[in-house]
Amino acid sequence: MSINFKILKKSKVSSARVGFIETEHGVIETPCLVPVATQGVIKTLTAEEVLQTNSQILISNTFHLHERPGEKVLEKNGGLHKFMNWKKPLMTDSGGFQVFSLGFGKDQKVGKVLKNNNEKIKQAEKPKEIKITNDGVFFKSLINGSELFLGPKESIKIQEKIGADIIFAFDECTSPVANYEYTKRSLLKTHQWAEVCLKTKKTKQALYGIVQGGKYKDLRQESAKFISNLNFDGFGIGGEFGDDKSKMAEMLSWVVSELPEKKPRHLLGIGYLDDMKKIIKAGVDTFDCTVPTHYARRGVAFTSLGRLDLNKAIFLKKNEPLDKGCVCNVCLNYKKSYICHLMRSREITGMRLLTFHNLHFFNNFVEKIRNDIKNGKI
RNA sequence: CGGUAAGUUGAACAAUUGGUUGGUUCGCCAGACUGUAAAUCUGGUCUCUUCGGAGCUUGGAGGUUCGAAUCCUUCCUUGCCGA
Repeated sequence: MSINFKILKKSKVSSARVGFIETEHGVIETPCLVPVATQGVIKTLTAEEVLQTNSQILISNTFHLHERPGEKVLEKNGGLHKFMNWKKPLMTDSGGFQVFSLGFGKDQKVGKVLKNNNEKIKQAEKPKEIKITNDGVFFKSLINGSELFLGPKESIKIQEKIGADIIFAFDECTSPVANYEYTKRSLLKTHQWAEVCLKTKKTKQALYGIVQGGKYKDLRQESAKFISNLNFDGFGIGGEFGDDKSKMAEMLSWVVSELPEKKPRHLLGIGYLDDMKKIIKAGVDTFDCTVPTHYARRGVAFTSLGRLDLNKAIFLKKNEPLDKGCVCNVCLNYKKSYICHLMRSREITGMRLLTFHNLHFFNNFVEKIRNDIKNGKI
């Protein structure tokens, strides 16, 4: 195993734990946010800048890197670390999320967390633009529309060439509107694929299996048991987390209680600030989320006083940093009025400054949670 | 002073040369976004409204007509040409 997970302290008041994951590219303190670098870049920032946001590990994407530039290019460049000049640990997602986002997610115009008011959407049998078979998924290239097949074998072989420290099994991320029957059938495939992934992998990269099962307790538990009985180095928890966010912690507890304590748990794609304490208390060690970077490019800053939409004209009058308590380079050197001006002028630097601040803020937020666990507060 | 072209909106343009437009784009305002098809998408943007609708609009005034942003008269404003 090329990673080494150590738990330093377990909370007495929740399932939270503090620890670290050792990898060839350094140590990650957990719990830890994993910023999303889909295309081998945190959009708008250089690797050096990302380092200054106190980010410890990034996650990139197999589907997108396979499409462009292609894993051969990465292989010839000595792997993704060297390619993107990121010297710290990396993860790659398997492409399993694209089975959802380019499939039912696109058809039904839903995200992986459903809002209460969207419940009417009916689950279709098959997604329109991709074809899911027992061996894998036929995608349509986002670049030229040509057919593109990705299954467990393909995903692992590509991830080996990309060369991240931690890689994920190829799964089907199910839609939040998926019914029981669909979710159960899908789960069977995800489980079969998990075994194929383990057999395929030849490198010493750490491979995480992914638990699915949607909103259904028995399926979640069945999945957690099945996946944890396989020889994975850690576990991803994927898919949806309830029609209603309030159930998230409960749903996580179904899964976590079935997972071995000594292996790391990664929650896939969850991480609003409001969610963080909940998921960490439920026993999650790492989690990735596009929110800090994605919202930044839309003009939203996360601060200790809540979200600020820097597109709004009122901020032209605010001659103060985004967050008075923040010590990031952006808050030390730039004012809301300037960032607002940049956003309204469509200047890319506005997005850069917000991306930097948000990542710094999120990482700082998680660091405080780590300290709270160490101090017995959480 | 004479000639000529034009005047719609927050801005720039449109509307079968008489057929009943509030149309497009931008701007502005408001939402949305959780393993990134995402520097994106959706909605609003004349007035009033009990959200079902109702009313009023094409520089001003008048006219022709069943009907005018479109045609006519006149005034105002602006651009261009000429003294």
